[in-house]
Amino acid sequence: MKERNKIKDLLAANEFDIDVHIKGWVRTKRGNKNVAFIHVNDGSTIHNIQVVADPSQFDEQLMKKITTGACLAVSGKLVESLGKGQRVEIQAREITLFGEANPEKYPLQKKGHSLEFLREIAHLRFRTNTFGAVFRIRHSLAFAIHKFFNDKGFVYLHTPIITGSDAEGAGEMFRVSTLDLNNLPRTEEGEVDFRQDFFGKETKLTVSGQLEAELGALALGEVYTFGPTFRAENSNTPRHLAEFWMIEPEMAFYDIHDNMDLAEEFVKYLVQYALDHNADDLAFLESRYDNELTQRLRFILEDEFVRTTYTDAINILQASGQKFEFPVKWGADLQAEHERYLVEKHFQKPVILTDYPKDIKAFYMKQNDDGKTVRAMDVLFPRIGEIIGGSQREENHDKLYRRIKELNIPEKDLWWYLETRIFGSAPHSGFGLGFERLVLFVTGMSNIRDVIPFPRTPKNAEF
RNA sequence: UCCUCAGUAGCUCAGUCGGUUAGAGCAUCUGACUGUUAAUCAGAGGGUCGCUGGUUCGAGUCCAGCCUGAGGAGCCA
Repeated sequence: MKERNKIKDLLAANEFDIDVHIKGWVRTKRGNKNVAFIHVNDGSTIHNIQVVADPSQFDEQLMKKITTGACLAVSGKLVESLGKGQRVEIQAREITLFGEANPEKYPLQKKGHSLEFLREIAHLRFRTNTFGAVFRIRHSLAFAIHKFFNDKGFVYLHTPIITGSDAEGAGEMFRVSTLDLNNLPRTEEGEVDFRQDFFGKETKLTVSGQLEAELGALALGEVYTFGPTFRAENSNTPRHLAEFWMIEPEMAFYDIHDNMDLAEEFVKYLVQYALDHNADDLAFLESRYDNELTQRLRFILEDEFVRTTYTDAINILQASGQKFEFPVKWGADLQAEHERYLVEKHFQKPVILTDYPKDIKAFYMKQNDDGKTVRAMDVLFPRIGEIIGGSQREENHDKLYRRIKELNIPEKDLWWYLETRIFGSAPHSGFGLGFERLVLFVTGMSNIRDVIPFPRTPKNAEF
């Protein structure tokens, strides 16, 4: 195969009059009978390279088929541009058409499209500037997550996607079964007989890998998961997906303060990584969708996050004189409007709230001595609210067991979890970060369906 | 799941009080133009007005149900 030059490299080149060979998709073609300008994108960068062709040197039918969306290869000479608007261009010597794109049917135009329309053609929306930028940034962040943890000696642990535990407690679950829905086996009591199902028991798609990650941390020291999770909630919002990716680090010997330190360092690292590696894409998104984007990203980096307790936050909100739609009351969870007031108005910095009432948090969080609160921590960001939720975990078997009983959680599903508190238990902590929420924040996009390639939402599993 | 709004050409939208042949911009096609930058200029084609039913002499327009989408809320990451 002839060596292919990436457009990203050619646009940065300082050497001219060299032979180059590109392959990519046509974004626009302009010109007249004397000269044609073809802008080509190969996905390596948001920028296109301009190919200049003399129509008299090429087959008329070929030139006619070079339309927006067509895929082609161009060999030619890289030169300094004769026109204004770009630094370099390619004088075409040879053009090979790989795939034409019937302009009467190809849905993407040179002009802008609504994000809603592009969602309906998710198989083609990668070919737009917006989605090219979003998915390059998504990749960068995914890579940076692995780099961050790897550099710190964390072990990447793959937790199961199919789970037999119904106790993760994070939401409605999707059922996994090979039973014939039209002819379900029944027990003598008339219940569905899951003993005849594939796994011999009822199974679901995971809503979190945390409990399994804890098992790993209590041997490997520091682990993290990064994988798909599923929620069968009927949530119809720009912030929820039925299938999304989550990062869940879990660390032995970390208390809640170590946990907060890690969380803060982690998100700052990721934001900095995107600023360092995706400047062009961020600049495009800023100009197109969100003119405060880089300002908001720097807002994350500039200051230490404010750390305060839930109880203090309630006092601040009550003393604020601000009118809220929902009342501020100790014991109730904070609403989006409350979180935004704290971050955007009161502190004007990212905020980490700790020590929430135990009744609004999960069973596994470490109980404080006051009997009312747990060692939870939520990291609150501007615009999107809670981006990270975590806690120190309850390592005392008896306290944990009592809480499980209080909440009527089926103990038989958690025997393995409880055993780690009997054999060599250790203080440990962890947190969860919804990957798409992070991508949403970093790209400045406003709908979570636009930061995952193929969104799964209620009533939508196309593609 | 609840509340609000929307659905008219490939896309983005206008369509007045229910009344003649449903419009515009962009896109597409044809032509013009010797370097264009979301090129420009001239012309042409393009419609099951989301679906089903109802009211009416007459429905894109009014009513009901449903479907789909968006925003907000709840649930949460």
